[in-house]
Amino acid sequence: MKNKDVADILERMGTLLEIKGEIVFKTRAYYKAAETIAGLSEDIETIRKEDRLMGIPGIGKTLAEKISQYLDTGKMNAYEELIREVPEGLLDVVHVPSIGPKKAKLFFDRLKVKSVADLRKAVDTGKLEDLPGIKEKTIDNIRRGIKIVQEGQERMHLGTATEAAEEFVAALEKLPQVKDIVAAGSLRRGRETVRDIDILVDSTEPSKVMDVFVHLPQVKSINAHGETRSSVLTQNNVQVDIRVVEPKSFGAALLYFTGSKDFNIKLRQIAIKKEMKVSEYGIFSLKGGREKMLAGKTEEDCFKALGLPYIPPEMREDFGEEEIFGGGAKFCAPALIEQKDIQGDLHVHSTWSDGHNSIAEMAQAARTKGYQYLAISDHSPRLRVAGGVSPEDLKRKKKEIDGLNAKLKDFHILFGTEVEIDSDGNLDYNNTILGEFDLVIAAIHSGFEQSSEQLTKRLVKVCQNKYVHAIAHPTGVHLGKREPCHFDFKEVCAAAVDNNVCLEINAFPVRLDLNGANVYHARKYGVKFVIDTDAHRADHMDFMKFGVTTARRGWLRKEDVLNTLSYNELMKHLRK
DNA sequence: GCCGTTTTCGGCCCGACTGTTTTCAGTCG
Repeated sequence: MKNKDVADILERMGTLLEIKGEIVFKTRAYYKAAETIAGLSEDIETIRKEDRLMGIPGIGKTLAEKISQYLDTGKMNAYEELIREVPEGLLDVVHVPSIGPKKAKLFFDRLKVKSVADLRKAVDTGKLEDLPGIKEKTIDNIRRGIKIVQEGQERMHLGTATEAAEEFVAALEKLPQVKDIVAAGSLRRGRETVRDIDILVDSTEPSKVMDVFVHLPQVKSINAHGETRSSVLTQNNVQVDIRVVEPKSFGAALLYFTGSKDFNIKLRQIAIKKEMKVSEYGIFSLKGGREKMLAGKTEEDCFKALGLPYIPPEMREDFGEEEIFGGGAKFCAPALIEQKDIQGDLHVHSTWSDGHNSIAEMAQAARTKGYQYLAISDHSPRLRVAGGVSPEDLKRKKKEIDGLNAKLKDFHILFGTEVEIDSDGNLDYNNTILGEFDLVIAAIHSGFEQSSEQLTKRLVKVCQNKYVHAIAHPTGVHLGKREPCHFDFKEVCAAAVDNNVCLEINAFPVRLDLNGANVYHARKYGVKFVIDTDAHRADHMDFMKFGVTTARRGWLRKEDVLNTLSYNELMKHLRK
């Protein structure tokens, strides 16, 4: 898969063209193409082979030729030419907060600044002071920006972001001036990782809210402090933006502040066609040259005014755009799965392998969540570091579960396993043992570096194993640490469907594997899913909400997910 | 550079905040 490489080079070209001073619409075309390609589920090389590049929205003749050249030769002449004019190091310079293409160009033209290091030197030696339009405050901002870049402002896991946002919300919602408050942005859409936190407040006294916000104890520095909009950096270097609007605009602002950016642009384009305008203040009619507010109080009103059904935040992503806005027929939003639909967790660990809590403790925690069942799916022996359960110990573990089940009236513990898949696609327990389990979840923990062909073969073989019910965290991604491994996603999905094997949505925040985009595509191939927390402690079972959010991002309904079944239905399915 | 439910030319989303300016350009989301 070269999709990411192609997307990267187009994105870089967009930025370089911007620095060069190209018209904004041209640079935008490059960005748009980059984003579309990054979001494709299909291999761009396949598309190129079948001569379908120009079928991709936003790719015309020129870009198709450039992409083809890159795929064929590994180089793109246009890019090589561009970096002779505009040094590649300026790509880092424009990523310094408060510096955009114009300042980057100014510094390059006048001071030969070609990198962040050059920029820093220019700041330290006072060279910036002689430039037009640059004064003390700008230089201060640049100095701070360089520091932020160098400390590395990385994306947070959804879990970390949720926690940080909840702190701010809790601190502000107590104010009498705050009528309503919501953490919006990519956090509300449930993205797997989040760069900054956007908080929206409904209030008629914005300045008071702003004042309190910028002076909260977790705030380290203030980026901006305006009448209705402010931005701060926390002690942990998390950027938090806040926006205050009046009640009549709260829905429109929520829509705007939740994004995605692309989704908002789409809405605005639809509005233009209908002689309407969308802004964070509302939906307006422009008919007859007069501006008239049509909606704004709630998101529902806004969608309605635009002639659209309500689109839940998790669905406001580019990978579903075509379906929502593309079709001729009116789009009908699916009834997405909700957390209350989940009847149990099928992948948790106990002290029998590397979990912190006993089976009884895990079961108790699951019961208080209102679940009907819990599968204790400990590791198999091959995963040494996790203390995989030996065949001898399995007998004792089974006995313990049977004993607990005999005492439990309204709850069921399933005898499960997370069994290792070896490098050839064989499982770590023999068939006799596998047949004993209520539930078999197969997982890869090593050999991620295999070729796509090998990995595909391996996973297809696992699907064909008649004892396997599900594949855990299929891509092996560790957010911010390990890239997802590459295999033929379509082929593995097809094997899963053919053999009635579920793919897991692992709700553990560093995994969220499959992710929303994977789920969206897998569902189209007909895949069924399990949503599990992979809990290694009782409180990890709270992560289920992130798994459900991810499922919603993939447009899943209740019936797409196995662990929404009642205990009896589930057992009937497992004994297939 | 892309694209077409008025278009093969002339459009391409909208607004706040900052810093430097006496009216606005640049940056950001």
